[in-house]
Amino acid sequence: MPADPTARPPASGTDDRVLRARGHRTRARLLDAGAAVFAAKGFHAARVDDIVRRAESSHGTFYLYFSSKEELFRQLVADVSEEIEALIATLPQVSKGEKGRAAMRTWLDGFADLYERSGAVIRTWTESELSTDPSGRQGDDALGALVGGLLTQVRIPKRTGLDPTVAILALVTMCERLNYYATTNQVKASRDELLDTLVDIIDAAAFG
Amino acid sequence: MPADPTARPPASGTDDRVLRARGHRTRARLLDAGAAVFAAKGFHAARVDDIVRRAESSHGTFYLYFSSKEELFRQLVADVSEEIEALIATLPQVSKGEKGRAAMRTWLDGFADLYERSGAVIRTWTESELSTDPSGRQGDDALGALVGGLLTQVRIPKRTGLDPTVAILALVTMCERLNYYATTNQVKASRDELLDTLVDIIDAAAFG
Amino acid sequence: MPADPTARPPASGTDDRVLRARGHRTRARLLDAGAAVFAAKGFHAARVDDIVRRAESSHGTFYLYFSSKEELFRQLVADVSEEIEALIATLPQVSKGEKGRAAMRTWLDGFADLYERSGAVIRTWTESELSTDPSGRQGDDALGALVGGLLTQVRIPKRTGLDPTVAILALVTMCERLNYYATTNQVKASRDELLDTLVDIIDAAAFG
Amino acid sequence: MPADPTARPPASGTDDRVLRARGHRTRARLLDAGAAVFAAKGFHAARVDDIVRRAESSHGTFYLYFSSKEELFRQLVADVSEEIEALIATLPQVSKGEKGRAAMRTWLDGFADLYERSGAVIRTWTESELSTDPSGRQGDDALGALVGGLLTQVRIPKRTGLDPTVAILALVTMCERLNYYATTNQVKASRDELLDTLVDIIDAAAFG
DNA sequence: TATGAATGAGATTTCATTCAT
DNA sequence: AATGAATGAAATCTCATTCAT
Repeated sequence: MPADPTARPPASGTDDRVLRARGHRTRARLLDAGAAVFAAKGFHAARVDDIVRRAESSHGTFYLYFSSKEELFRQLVADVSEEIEALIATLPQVSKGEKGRAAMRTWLDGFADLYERSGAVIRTWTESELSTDPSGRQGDDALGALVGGLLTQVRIPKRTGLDPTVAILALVTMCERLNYYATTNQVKASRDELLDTLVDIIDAAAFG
Repeated sequence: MPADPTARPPASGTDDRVLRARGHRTRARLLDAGAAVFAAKGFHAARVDDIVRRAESSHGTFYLYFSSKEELFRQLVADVSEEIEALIATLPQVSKGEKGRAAMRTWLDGFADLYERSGAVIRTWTESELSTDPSGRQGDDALGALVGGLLTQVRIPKRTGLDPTVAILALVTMCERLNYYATTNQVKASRDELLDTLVDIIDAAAFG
Repeated sequence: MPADPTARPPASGTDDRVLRARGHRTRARLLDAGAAVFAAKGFHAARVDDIVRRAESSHGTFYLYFSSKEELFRQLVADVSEEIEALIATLPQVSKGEKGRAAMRTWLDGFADLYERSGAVIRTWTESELSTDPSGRQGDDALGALVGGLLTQVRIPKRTGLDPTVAILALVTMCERLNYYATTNQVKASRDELLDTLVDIIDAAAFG
Repeated sequence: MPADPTARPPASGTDDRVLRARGHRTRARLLDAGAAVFAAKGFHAARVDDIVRRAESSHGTFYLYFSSKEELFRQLVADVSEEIEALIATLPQVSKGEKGRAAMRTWLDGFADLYERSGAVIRTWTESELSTDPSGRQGDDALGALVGGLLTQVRIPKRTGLDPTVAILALVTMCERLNYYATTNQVKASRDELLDTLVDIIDAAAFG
């Protein structure tokens, strides 16, 4: 504790801002470290100790910013969710034809970018068996939003036996997984091959 | 039992088998219990205690058959892998047209059956972040085998920009995920809707 | 259980003897295996499983002959104790001079033989931190007997400040340890060097 | 605390040391408790639980400082080894005659002191059948050092059939064991009787 | 704001001994 | 007499979280 207890309250103004800036830096360092460690070892195998060591911080500090390991993870997911939502907002109206294909390809390129940046978190979150209780199922929300967005933008012609929601879900999930295998190098494919294949399948499935 | 030692060899055969039978039963009970618990709580949350309680066995017995929780899981995966391989062996030659669609649908029905039975293990195994070391990557082997099998059976016409391997992987992964969402009730769809949608997309993608 | 319960009682006479012979062989095998395993790993690290495997027997059989691991060990110790007592009985009257030296040397040679044969058990028993309660202290009894025997046979001239009991104990313990280091090859010394050194020291100490 | 980050380095030094001081105290408490428990029950019977209870600490803390029970023990042994080496360094030149006897007696008194303080560890370590692998054989090193030291300080006149190394080993081992029996009250002897006997035997053996 | 020491519930694992055949 | 499967008490160890400074 400080020798002079009066020293704390007056430390307003600039001092305060300085401290806050430091706080933000610390928090950011912890988030980055968390993302890296989760990506490398998965949620359960990741140790709080790994995270704080990588962030050059301490256990005490960790719990100053996050109430639990899961909480830090949730914040990472929330960030990515926002990104996904922003990406959904840019979904073009996709229709049959070359123009539709080009639009789709551009958008999928953006998705691949996002996956390259944040795939680690997405992957972890898919895999992490967090919270059996449904309150924590942010992942499904994002997935639902994505499917919903696509439903309005990609007008699939009615065909017998084809439920559009299911079809869209199938295609979305395919995109996610393919990016997953590409990012983790489990499949050797260039970005172009990836996009071509996806566009081709989606196009055929939706309008074929 | 018999005073005459010559009586033993013939008897020991059966006796042996009887004892072994008990062992096998116990082992099977533990495997079943493991599968159930993993399905319900995921690999990490599953406690050995849960498993032995459900199997009406004991910790000691558990470690008589499996050197660790991970080992039991690996054996479950190995069993499922065999099932998958058996299923792959039944892959029909799939070609364009109504007959091809029917064959595909029948096969996918079998896959859905398998997924209903063993999806819990498949899911857990996909998610379980086990084994950082490559020795334990049985999952990828099965996936690779499946993709390989399909490549020979589903003759996709050459089209520009479409790598058949990547395309098949995309479709396989889509099947797996869709079954996943169906089995876990994250998407409400009947078996028929599921199969129709998958057949439709695969058919369009491959021959559209 | 036997199909015909009447089969057991009539199996008297020769049969009975045959069985007993077998039993003795089994018991002996277990004792031998126990001695070997204790020698190799020490009492605590020795597993009942190691013993029965080496004896090509089984856990069940083990507890047919010995009520516990400690019990088997105690029987080994008892055997060695008997040997030691027999050896003590052969202690010659040792007096100053060449004849005394020769007698001492011969006796110590016998002791070294015994140690070579049963040192493993002696060692284990010295080291094994068995039974905190004094009832199990067979080792001290044997030691006490040895010291007592020597006191009557080796007539140490009264000297100032030299308690004969303590002196004998010191010399006995020295013999045991030196054999120990020799048997475990922690000191490289021939049997002759060993005996010469011991005789020399004892002679000097007792009559110097 | 201080807003000014330049204020930290100088402060952290002391702060650090304060924190480290707590750590050292805890570690020392655990070591002391370990020594006491090992002395009372022996290595194998000693429970980590006994140790932490006696140290008024916790399991978690224990494993913060020692990776295992064996590790704590090894550290105790290392400490005692150092003490022994320090004692060896004080070995006087011992020669025939009253002056030599006096020097020897004083030194043996120091050895008995050390044995009274740390005999529990020495005993346990002699008995503990730790580490089958040679890396952990610290005990033999210390013994070897002691024998080596004595070889240079106690000039034993050449005599037929007496290997000085073996003789010294015999005497050293005798000292250790006699202190052992004295400390554990298996032999009733005052410190004076003990020392007198040892000096007498060593003197006779070396120069008799 | 930051630290690192401390905690303890709870997890995995071992192994002498008993049981059923 | 012999077997080996089964047991479970008890041991070691982990790690997210809290505490004291």
